[in-house]
Amino acid sequence: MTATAGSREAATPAEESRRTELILVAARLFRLNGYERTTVRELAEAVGLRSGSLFHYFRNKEEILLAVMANGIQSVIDEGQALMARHEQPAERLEGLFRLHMSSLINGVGGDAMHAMIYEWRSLTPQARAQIQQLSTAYEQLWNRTINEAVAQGLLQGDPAIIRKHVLGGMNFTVRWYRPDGRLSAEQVTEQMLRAALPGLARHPEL
Amino acid sequence: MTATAGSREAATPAEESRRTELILVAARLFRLNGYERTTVRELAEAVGLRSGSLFHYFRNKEEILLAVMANGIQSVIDEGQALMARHEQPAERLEGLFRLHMSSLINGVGGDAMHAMIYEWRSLTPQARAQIQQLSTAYEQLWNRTINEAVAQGLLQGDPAIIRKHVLGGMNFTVRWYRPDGRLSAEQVTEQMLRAALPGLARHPEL
DNA sequence: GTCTATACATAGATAGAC
DNA sequence: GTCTATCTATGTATAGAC
Repeated sequence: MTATAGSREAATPAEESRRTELILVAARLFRLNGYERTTVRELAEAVGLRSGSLFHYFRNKEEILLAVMANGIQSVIDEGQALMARHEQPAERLEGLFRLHMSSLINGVGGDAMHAMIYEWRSLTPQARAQIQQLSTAYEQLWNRTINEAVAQGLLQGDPAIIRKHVLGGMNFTVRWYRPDGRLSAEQVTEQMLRAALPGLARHPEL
Repeated sequence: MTATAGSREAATPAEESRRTELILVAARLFRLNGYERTTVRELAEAVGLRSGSLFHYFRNKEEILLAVMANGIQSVIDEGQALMARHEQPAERLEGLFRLHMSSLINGVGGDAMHAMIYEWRSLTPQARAQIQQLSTAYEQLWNRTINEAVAQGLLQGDPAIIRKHVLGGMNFTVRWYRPDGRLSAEQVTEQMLRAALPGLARHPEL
């Protein structure tokens, strides 16, 4: 599913691709300068348009943020569901979800969207916030099921909800410090994060 | 040390207290609505002043944010250093730092400031950002020393820097979901977070 | 120290031509 | 679909009286 939040009726392929480009560029700018400080003029210029033309694609600025977020979270949900279908063992699911989440944070495009999810939710109106909340909840369900299974199996100990929050929170924080040219490669960071977050788990990089 | 970022020359006690009140109220508003969306008019009204009067206490809006952040982080540094002086064992230091950080996040006043630290750093000019970075680094040093000791003792395994980032990131995320009237009390949340973050550690609530 | 009044800049969004 | 031109609102910050 290509999440085009607030999906609209028929659109030409060219129009759709322009819209997609806008969403990706917006995500990058929001990450760089923050949503509130990014002006529609900057965004327009970044894609070679004048500010007025943006409003042919989006009703208002908030709708851009909403699209950025919905797009990003939806693609993680899709991949997460596929992974859950592929694997049945809690240990495999847990490690797989972990690696998926990390790669979506570290990868440029997905990372920009996740960054918006993490940092810009307060700029949404209550209605839009509820929409995103719904998607977030769908994603968290994957984690809930998996962590509950893992706790039931004795693979993890403690309150499942707190474990989920701590593990996801620890990962989400990577958007603040991870740099592709840092001391550790993306793979090394993922391995070490996995080790720090879920010490009891065997590790299978192929997941 | 009472961190009054960009400390100025002599100020009457009354003036100092007004300034402190402004910092605390600002922190609360920033948390509620975000820094960029909080107007100086709102802040002024919240303390019973007109917007123009704010600029008697702060040169500009950013200086308020800077004061909120510096104030918050400095008080955690102070407490952290005292704790490091009180305890010598890595296990005790680790658990103590953890509990201190959690309580500073969960406690209303400190939590507001930490929230700003986590969410509003992009609104600082590079100069101000460097100032806050310096304080953050001082705080992280406490964690670095402690985690290095713990790894050396075999209490923790893995890359110390990643462990630190994961543990702190997991805790910082609590500002997003913790509610005083939630399912778990502050104490229970802290215990469960400790368990999730540092499973190998014995727990001593008195620390 | 606080107020009133206001300058000044910049933002988001719209209208209508092409 | 994109542009130009512009409206309108709102923000930060200042000046000067009290």
